[in-house]
Amino acid sequence: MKNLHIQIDINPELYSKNPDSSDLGRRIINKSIEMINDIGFEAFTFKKLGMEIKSPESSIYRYFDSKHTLLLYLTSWYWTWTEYQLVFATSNVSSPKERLKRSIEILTKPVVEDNAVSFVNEVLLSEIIFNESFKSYHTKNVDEENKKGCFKAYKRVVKRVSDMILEIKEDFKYPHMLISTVIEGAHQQKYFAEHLPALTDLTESKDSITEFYTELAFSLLK
Amino acid sequence: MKNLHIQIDINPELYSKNPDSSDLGRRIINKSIEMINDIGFEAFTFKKLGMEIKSPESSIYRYFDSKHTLLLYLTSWYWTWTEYQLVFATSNVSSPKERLKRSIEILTKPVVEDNAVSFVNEVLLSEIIFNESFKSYHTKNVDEENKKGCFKAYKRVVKRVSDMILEIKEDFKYPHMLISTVIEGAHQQKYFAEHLPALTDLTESKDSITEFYTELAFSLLK
DNA sequence: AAATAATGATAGTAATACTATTATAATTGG
DNA sequence: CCAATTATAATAGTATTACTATCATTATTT
Repeated sequence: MKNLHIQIDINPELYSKNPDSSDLGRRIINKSIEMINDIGFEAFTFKKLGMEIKSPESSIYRYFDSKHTLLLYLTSWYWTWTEYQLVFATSNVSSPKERLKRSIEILTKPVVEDNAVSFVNEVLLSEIIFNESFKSYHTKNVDEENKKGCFKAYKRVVKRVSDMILEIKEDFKYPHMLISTVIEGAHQQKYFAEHLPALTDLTESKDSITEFYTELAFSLLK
Repeated sequence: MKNLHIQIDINPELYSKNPDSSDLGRRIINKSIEMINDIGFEAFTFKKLGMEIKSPESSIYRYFDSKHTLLLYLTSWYWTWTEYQLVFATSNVSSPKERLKRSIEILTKPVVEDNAVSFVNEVLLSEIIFNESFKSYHTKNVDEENKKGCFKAYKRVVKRVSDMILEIKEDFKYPHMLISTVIEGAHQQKYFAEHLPALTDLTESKDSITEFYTELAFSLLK
């Protein structure tokens, strides 16, 4: 499964020119993931990226309107990829509870292994998602971008896992709320553990985040 | 209780000159709350604020180093004020469960009534907290600001409610995690309800957010 | 009335997030 | 293989932002 080459298709609204269609485009994605991870999304600029990949910023603008669109592209890529992970992790698992358990694990743990097939480093990308993805939908233009379908991949993930919840408890009123709480909560708790430990309950291992949200979900569904 | 005049003291690290010490300072706070609410924190600038209150931006900079520090001030004000609300709402309530229930209600519902005593409009400020407060701690300088005590008020609130949780279930491993999940989750779900409804379970009333997080907390503590 | 402090008026700066233009290099289609 | 097309490079320029600096004026206090 790890080395299966899957094709990640991204909504064309999210780029001006498909970065997957050229060497420059792939270098843009590859290097931007590294840089955003290193210096954070705010400090990241197309000018700096251009210097790293030795291309002028104007060339990068041909692929993406703005660095915000690039972030939308990256998050969309991540959620599409995560959807595949969910499918693989839950196929042939007959118990709905076990499927939910495995899904929550995927959603609450940062990725640790890069499959090294595509031009995307999934380990670093997952760090970006944990740290910065809320910036992709927390803007003035959310509504407009939402209409254009920029968040479809994330919504599909939430829908898919919500459906598992409904299999376990068909009259549960808040499946989407539960699962988006789990996803966003896990991201936030990891950040708190690193920067504001008083807001969380830190133990040596980060697995406690997965443990907590698993427990949380299952006790609500009892 | 509503018209009790309480003194909100803010960590002096959060301002260069205490805005509560002058008319200009109070107008800065008052108008900035209105403006951030109207146009959002990103679009808000000291220049625009200066135009509204008819003072040059340089005068505003004498109170706050940056608009980020102003946001820190506002969030700190809010959490200090919320701490009072928690104290009032839970004093003389003997049942720990009832105290937790009332606290969760305060933390998950936007404020609807302004006490009209201070120069701060608590209704609008609570909207800002729901929508923008995560921007106060999601920056490069968190660690530094955290050391200076910029987030103390928020931490005190989380601690206070965590203690209630431990009264209910003293061996519960994740009280801070639970309560920060509830607070941040409630903020996020309100945003989702307004902008990305597929990520939540919208009913007519926003009370379902409080209902959900109350249920979530109590089922975990069973 | 003098000293001190607060505010106003105005100017300036470096960085950011782009846009525009023209030149050169690479690719492709007949 | 050559011409047309397309992609990229090189360079310049713009409006806005988030400040900093300076000096004049107005309040306040002593």
